[in-house]
Amino acid sequence: MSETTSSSAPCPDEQAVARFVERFALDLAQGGFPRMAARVFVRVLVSEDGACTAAELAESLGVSAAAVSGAVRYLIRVGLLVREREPGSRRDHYRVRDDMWYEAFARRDEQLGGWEETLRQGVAALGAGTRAGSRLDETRRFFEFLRVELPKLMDRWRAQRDGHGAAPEEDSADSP
Amino acid sequence: MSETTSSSAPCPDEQAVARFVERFALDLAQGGFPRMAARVFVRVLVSEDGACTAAELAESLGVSAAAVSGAVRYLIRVGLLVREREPGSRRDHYRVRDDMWYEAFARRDEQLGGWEETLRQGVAALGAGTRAGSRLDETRRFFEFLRVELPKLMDRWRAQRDGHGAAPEEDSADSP
DNA sequence: CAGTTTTTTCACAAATTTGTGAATAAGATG
DNA sequence: CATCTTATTCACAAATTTGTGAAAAAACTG
Repeated sequence: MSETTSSSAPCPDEQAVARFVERFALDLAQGGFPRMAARVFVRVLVSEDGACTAAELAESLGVSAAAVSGAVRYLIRVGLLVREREPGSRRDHYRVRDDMWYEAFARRDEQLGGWEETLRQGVAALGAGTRAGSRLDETRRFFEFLRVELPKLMDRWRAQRDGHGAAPEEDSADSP
Repeated sequence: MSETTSSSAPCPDEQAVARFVERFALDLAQGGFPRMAARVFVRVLVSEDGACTAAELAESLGVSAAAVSGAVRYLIRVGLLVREREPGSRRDHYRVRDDMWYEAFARRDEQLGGWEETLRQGVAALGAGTRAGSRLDETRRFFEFLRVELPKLMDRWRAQRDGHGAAPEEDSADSP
């Protein structure tokens, strides 16, 4: 490695970046993300401005405009990207939200609420007195717990990120 | 032998249970679960003992033994079921773990650790000084936060579940 | 160690998902 | 309003996933 010395300049090794994009996208896909959406998302994430046009995404990923369109629709729906249209330009820009992970977890909560409802019906079908019924109800309470606690956890993340370092409160996860 | 549905006896409406199994399994599949694994898991969950044989599962779900085999392998790997072999019997029993959700989240942590490592490489590729690099590093810190905090959250769940079975917090989601 | 029963493996078929190219719609500009 | 440019939709092809039947392997019994 002698010809391309881009270690200290603001010129990232594009090849290494591309490798990272594919790898992290694969990680996310593993975790239940649609594949193309994962790739598009990571591409935006590694862009210097945190925003890309559809054309840039299609070009850098080597995929069709249609694929990008579908992916950004998904990503906007789950709250990881926002669409921006600058007045002077015809191109939309897709930008990562600054509190993207907060948003992602917020959507999770909706899902949890739905699951709780399903479980309620299950408890009713089995009978609350049965062993199976009470097992199911414990599961419901677990999801309820998550639905209540995850937003709190996200608030703590926000606080740590924004205020951070200086005030190490060690009472972080206490129940009053 | 079963023509009437006695609603107050410990004889659950099998049809309603079957409906619930399919619906909750669908919910879980929505959330990234393999479909068959979801169905098998819910079937075990609604069994009175919390354990089933492969034959029972295949019969009640109307699927092949091979499908059950694959599903339980997955479920055991992610820690939601354990295999039990009773000495006298030839059949394995597949039992839901009592702290199944704890286990499920524990595995999530491994995944989070992997993602952090990937992100570290991404930061290196982009350069820590760049905007993209610092954005990526914030993402890494978020996952790190989760990896540390989720186990604590699970401990709190365990404590709440075991501890106050008698202390009723009436903040439960009770919407008539 | 033979005989059964249960579980797993494997090749293949069915079904779902995913991405593309071409056509269409939407939006801005002169 | 005509004309670009950009974004979306749609039918279809490719690829991955998922489930099955049959055969093999494993495990317990007598």
